[in-house]
Amino acid sequence: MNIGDAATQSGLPAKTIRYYEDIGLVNPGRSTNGYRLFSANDLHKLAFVQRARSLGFSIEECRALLSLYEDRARASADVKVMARTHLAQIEEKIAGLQEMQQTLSELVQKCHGDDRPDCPILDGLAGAKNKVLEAGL
Amino acid sequence: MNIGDAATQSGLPAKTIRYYEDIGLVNPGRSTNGYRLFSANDLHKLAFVQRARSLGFSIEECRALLSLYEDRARASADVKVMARTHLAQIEEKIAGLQEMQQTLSELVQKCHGDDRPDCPILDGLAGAKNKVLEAGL
DNA sequence: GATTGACCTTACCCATACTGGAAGCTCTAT
DNA sequence: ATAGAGCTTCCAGTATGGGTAAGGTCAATC
Repeated sequence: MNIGDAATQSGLPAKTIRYYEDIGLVNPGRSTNGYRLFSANDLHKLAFVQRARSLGFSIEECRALLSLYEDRARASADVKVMARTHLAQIEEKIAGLQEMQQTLSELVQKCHGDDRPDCPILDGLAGAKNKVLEAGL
Repeated sequence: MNIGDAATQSGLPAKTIRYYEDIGLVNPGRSTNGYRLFSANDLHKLAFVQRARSLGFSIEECRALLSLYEDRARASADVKVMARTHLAQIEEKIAGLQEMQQTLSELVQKCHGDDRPDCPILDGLAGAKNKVLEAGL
């Protein structure tokens, strides 16, 4: 199968697939005309990576997950550790974003938002002694 | 004031301040020896950007906010629109991360996590018909 | 047989927002 | 005079691709 079909079936852009080959995530064969040839296994790996990426795993994490995926003798504990670690990172990100959301929505609420220039949002960013200062730490 | 002190007082690394000058966010003067000279106003702008960045505003958003900050005739409505737009982006990100968190924690929960190789997490990533498939859409 | 359009190839620059390092100049203190 | 800290510029790299160009190949049609 050529790269176009591999792209369609894996849900990844062809460009991304070429990139994944570049960095060694997949190793499709080549036909005599130089076109990449994707086997069913290549396709599985691409789809696997697509799903892992959609769950926020980094490329390097995907690489590690792929090698566990292909290791018949893996311990599921190893996978679980990776997943839990990643889950913790996601939760940290969420917490950080929620702090931003909290601070910013307070500022937005305070701003009357008309054509006058005085603006609590800008004041907050400028460093008035308020929530932003605390959130910035 | 030299860049080192500006860094300390703004909470930004010197390297980052140089970058901000490069891209035109700040314009410190220069002393005869070529060192950057930061005025109180430069410092305010740096601190402003530091806080805006800590709230997740992009550099270009910071640039726009800075120009509103320095525009005595601004309408607070313009600031509010930017803040609300950004807030919506933050909320989208949070929602996306929460979906990941949900899916991943379900997978983690299903995985016994011992030294046996069978692993629902890998199965999920490999495309077993389960939550991951739906989350991937 | 020739042409057309879709598909494939590599290679390069672009984006975000910095971060690190190298080579070299300046200042301060001893 | 010398050492060390601080400053300068420039180059390269990070992660994850997107966009575009210049060109080779394939399948179908005229």
